[in-house]
Amino acid sequence: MSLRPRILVILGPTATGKTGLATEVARLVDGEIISADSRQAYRGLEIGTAAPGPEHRLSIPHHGVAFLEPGERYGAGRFARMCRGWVSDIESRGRVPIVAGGTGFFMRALTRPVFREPELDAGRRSSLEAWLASQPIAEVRRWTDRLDPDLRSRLPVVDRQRGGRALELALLTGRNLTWWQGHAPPEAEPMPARTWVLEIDAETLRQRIEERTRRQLDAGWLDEVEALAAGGHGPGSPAMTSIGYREVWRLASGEISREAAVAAIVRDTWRYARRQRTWLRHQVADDAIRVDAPEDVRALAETIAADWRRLADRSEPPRGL
RNA sequence: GGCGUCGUGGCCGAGUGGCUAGGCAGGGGCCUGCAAAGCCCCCUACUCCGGUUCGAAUCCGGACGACGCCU
Repeated sequence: MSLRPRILVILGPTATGKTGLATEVARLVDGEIISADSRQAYRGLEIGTAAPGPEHRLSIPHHGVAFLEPGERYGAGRFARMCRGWVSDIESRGRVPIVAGGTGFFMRALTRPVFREPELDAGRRSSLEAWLASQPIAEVRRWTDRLDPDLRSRLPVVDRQRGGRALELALLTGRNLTWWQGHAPPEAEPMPARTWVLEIDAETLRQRIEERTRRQLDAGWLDEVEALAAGGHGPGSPAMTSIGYREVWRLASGEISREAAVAAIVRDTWRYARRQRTWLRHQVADDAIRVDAPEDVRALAETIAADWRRLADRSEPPRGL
């Protein structure tokens, strides 16, 4: 890594202990924590998303947790912009920004920023979305092939979500996605980072997921779902697409048993963790340091903190080279 | 001991002579503003042994196993 890192990054699949580790490291290096998690960002989903609780947030300042209303739009771009602000603020306090989370895509929007997106007309955008939703996937592909012929070299199988994105840009900006990605300048400088990736064997992870699921239910997940419903966020709401919420909803309404709910939630969480592992295997910078998720968080935290101090002590190379 | 039913991949489960069922579980992979999302690929089995047939998971015989009923 050529530049001195500005942020300390902790990545890993869900339920590997990122929260505890980040808190411990923050204590050691006088840091503040930024959550790179697409779901913990929402208010009212703290239990089901295993967001850092009061025991963490009271001792260490956290950013990016429980600050959005369910239903608000979040995304990699918005995360990255907000995150840059938090990083600057933390630095201005003379503290260390620690970015921890499981949403690898968000993290990458920070270390490898996306292009600066033009204003998209909200009205045209939503009517296009509605049209897309009504079309069979073959039709979506026909249009992406026509409007963005090079897309398929990067996306062998165009799915509805990405096809929609490609068409949105092509139709609303007059330039297709391939053009934007190739020619539009990134919206910010890459954020130099020292990245740690937690790894864990399947058996242990499975076990942790199941234990955590039961703990979440004991901690009042049912109440959380009922509160969401009372606030107008029923099973159809975007917030409820987070893992487990549908099952807890059905558990609350007596449709399924507690054990059935646990089994389904564990399965879905496991699938998610697998996707995360695949992502982390291939999409993370080569200079990331991969370590086993330890039972003893403290020792690893010491290692990470020592490494950070070593990097921070090096004289900063001249900027702009 | 006799009679009957059945024996399909890790599990569930269709298939009654030729043409990869399917689902679940498991594994691998993709990824530039929905990422806890969206999507792709892999896992080709018929209990065993004979026989019939150009060809058998599918028909016939036997063995073994499971279940049920009877003695």
